[in-house]
Amino acid sequence: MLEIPNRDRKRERRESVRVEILEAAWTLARDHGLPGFTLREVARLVGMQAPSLYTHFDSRHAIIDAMFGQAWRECGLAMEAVAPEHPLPARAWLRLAAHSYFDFCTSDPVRNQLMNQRSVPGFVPTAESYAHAVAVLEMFTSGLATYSVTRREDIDLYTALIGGLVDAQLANDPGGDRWRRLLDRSVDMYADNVGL
Amino acid sequence: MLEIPNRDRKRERRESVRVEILEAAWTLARDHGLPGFTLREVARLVGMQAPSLYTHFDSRHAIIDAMFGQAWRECGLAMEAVAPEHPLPARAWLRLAAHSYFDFCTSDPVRNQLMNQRSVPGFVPTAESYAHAVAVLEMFTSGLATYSVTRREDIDLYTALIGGLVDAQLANDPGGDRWRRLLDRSVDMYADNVGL
DNA sequence: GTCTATACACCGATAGAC
DNA sequence: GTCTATCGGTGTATAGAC
Repeated sequence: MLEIPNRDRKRERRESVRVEILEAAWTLARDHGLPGFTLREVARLVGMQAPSLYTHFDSRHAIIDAMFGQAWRECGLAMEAVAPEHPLPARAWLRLAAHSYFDFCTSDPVRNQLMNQRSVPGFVPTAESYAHAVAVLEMFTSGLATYSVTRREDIDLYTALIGGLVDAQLANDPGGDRWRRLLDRSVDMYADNVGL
Repeated sequence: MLEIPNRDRKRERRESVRVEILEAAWTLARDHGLPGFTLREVARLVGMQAPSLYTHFDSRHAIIDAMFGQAWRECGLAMEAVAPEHPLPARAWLRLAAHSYFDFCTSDPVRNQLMNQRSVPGFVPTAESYAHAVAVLEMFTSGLATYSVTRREDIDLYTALIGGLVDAQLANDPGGDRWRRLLDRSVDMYADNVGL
């Protein structure tokens, strides 16, 4: 059969164009903010006319949705070291998880805005993209469960604590480490509270 | 002298128009999101043509800046009960401050987005508007100082903790109380950590 | 199938008449 | 101070060339 390889080539080509478009979108978003990047600029950056983008994405929201999914998927990869197959003492794991997530989020303010803040008015992630976000939360919950932290309030407190440090860092000291330096102390504070 | 009262009347009239414009902007922002409200809709709501708004505000950003200052000023008023002239035991004060701020922020998601997240790409608050935000932070720092909490790290941890709960509540359970119920516990956790 | 060309309705902002 | 007219820009969509 020759058809399958041909189809694959085509799919690959299409996929690479999609990736190219997304990279252009990220570049522009980092420069002009998330609501600031325009389809015409994205098209210009990849050497197309604006309407041609609609061949690869149904709408501007679809591009943003793909970026959302991509961001959370990469977050999951960045947190691979936190996966349950690496057994650690409780506080060491809490620290590792916190640092992995914190560093990933603060390394790209615009990406964090898309991931964690409802910053694009009409945008609601598709189920497929949202699944990647749920997967990351699942890494936290299953990791905590390893140390018998299973109550929802305990999990909620941990995510709010780390998320608060991320937001404070990005909002008040972007590029610095004023709140990053509070990570370990925050983890200990939390561990004391839940009795770890 | 008759001139002064006339001038005052004029100033009052102008000021009331400004307030009317801001109220319309808030109404639309709550409905369509912060980037969603348009000058044409604001104008229509106050019975003007869009360009006439430029008589009262220099730009769309200027309207947003006024909203920013207004929001933080109202936040300061809502936290009057936390002012240092009301002596309280340390943890009682921490709880009161946390609840006042939390309830104010979560009662209006769009307002919180404007206050605490860099959600409008080109927007940087003017010094005058930003001063109102600094004043609220000052209420926290001076309040904490009452209980000999003066180290910057301790203050930063407190603000990040409360802010994290606010953001988690708004992002994951808007209108609910899933993270609000963690406020008192969080305050105790913090108080334990700083030795109060 | 993929792209170019073009149109639409809307946006923030400005110029100038009254 | 408010208006009309208008500018260059936007996201979106369709028609039609190759």
